[in-house]
Amino acid sequence: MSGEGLRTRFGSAEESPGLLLWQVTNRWQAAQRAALKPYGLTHVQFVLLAALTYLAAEGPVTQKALADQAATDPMMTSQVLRALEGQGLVRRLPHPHDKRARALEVTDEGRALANRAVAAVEACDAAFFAVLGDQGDDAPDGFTRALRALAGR
Amino acid sequence: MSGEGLRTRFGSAEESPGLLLWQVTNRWQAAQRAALKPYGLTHVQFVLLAALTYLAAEGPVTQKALADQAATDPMMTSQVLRALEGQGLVRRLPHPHDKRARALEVTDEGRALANRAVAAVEACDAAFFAVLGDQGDDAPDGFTRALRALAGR
DNA sequence: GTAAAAAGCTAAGCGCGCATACTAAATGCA
DNA sequence: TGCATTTAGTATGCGCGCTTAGCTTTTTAC
Repeated sequence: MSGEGLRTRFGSAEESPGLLLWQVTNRWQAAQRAALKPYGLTHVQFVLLAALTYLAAEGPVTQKALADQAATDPMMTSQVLRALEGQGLVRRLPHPHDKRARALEVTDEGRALANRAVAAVEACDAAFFAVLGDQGDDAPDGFTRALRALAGR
Repeated sequence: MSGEGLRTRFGSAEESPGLLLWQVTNRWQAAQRAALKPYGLTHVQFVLLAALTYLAAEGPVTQKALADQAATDPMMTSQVLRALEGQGLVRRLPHPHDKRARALEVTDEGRALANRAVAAVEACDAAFFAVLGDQGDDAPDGFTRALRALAGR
């Protein structure tokens, strides 16, 4: 009788790659939340702090440049950075050449926290993706290659 | 100089499967939103309406059973179902045997809308995952198999 | 040189995902 | 029967992802 209500390509209505992608990401985000909880960071806060720590050695970083690097929404980026600033992890200085923009810096505490948190996150990721039979070498596996294609990178 | 700020396993800091997963899902959700906009449904509203349409032929469906099927949060499920009820797509009747529970039904409009929307969503999905070289046969490809493993199904 | 277009950022609001806490009904067990 | 435990559902609150709107400053076009 199940086929009567809904006409779909998928027998069990739960084999669509899109639906699976959504459910897997929800699981992954829950794991990230748990791993980051001891550090007082949310997932997006960690991503932006880590990306900024990575970029900041090159010189002044604008919020737009950071948002592009992390593929985050510029609005979100602005809001989260103000939260990080409030926690003393980040500085938002006036940009030397462009009076519209901000020049972002990581404080010493921010850099130290990013380095501690990144270890926890990578351990969390390794456990999460272990079921795929991760071989641990440098070559990206098929799953990662597929994700990169879908991400447009 | 980039390596000075952050110690990470990943060279470009953007090759982690977790980060890619997150970014891909954000893209997919944006595509879903756009595809569902003409039907006045959000992504979760569509998922629950479609899942209920699929299940409702079997008999009375409780909110918990629907949430389990769709892998959605029970709170979200409750809230979204009330919105769908307000739009006349769903009925939330008292359960015949369990006075705590609700017996969910899809209205004729709800079923018709679900069937129209599912076609749009499947077309959207097909376009989104086309870069993976979808062969279109019944056997799940490697990407879908990996997702099912990560989803715990 | 001035006007138009674009860029960087902020404010406000909606839907989602989740955590915590609560009511009421059903179930298990002695 | 009496009572503790479990279960279905709701209320509240926070952070995220996005949209719309608006401000200021910079760049471009004429």
